[in-house]
Amino acid sequence: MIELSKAEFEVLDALWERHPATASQIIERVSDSNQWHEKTIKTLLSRMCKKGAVSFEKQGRHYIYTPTIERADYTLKQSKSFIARFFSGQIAPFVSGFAKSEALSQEDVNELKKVISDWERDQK
Amino acid sequence: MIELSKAEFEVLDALWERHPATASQIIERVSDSNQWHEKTIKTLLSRMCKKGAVSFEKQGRHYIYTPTIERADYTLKQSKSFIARFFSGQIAPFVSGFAKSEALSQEDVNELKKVISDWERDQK
DNA sequence: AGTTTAAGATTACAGGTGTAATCTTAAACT
DNA sequence: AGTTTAAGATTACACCTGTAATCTTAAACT
Repeated sequence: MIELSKAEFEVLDALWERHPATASQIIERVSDSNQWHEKTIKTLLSRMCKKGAVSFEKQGRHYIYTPTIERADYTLKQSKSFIARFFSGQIAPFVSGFAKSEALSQEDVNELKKVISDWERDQK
Repeated sequence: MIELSKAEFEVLDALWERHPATASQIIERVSDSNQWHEKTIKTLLSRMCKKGAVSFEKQGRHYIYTPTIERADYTLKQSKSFIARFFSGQIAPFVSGFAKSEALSQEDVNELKKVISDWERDQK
């Protein structure tokens, strides 16, 4: 499985937003949330190319970058491995921790109920 | 916030299991799940002492180690930061990802329902 | 055609991490 | 009391990460 560092993930997040994209477009988007030097973002982009998370195509003097993995796939894998590491693979204790610490809002609960009822519908 | 590496966390997990504990007790417990060299586990223990996640008291020629942080506190903080990074702080999309990928069992769902109804009871 | 510019490539460098090996020294044993 | 042992301290070392600076070179401009 491709593993991304935190900083790499944030750059890829900007690319997932709309792609393909040039380095400067990515840099501009990343700059909304981070004050990273342009060079830093380029470094992260090339590291992700080497890792195979991003591909590029030459177009004149720039590259056009595209993600090779999907955000939902990546976050699902991270989620599963997180739950495995910290909660022995069980999701309920994870949610329960939030609930006990008052980190759940009524809206969260409503959405969770919807997720559950959708799941139940799909089981039939 | 104290940050632990994956390997450090696994060692601390063995200590959380029962504490205080000597290095050899910890090493024995860790060895149930990992084939790490004894020296490796000692290194991880001292790094955690330096980080302040573990304290020790001398007793004759060994140390008796104790966690200074609680597992539930640590995992809750990690959970919050995980959800912030990958799901914009929203827990429902996280659970939804599991549901869509058939990673939820009927038992998970039953437990989630219980977490939710307990939460609702506590709101009153 | 020569010069400037800017993209990407290469290099840098300290701190964290995995994974130990070696060193010191007090405790245990003879 | 001297020797062995084993616990913890110190050192090692490569790879990853954050965070860029410098180098190369093709494209753009004059």
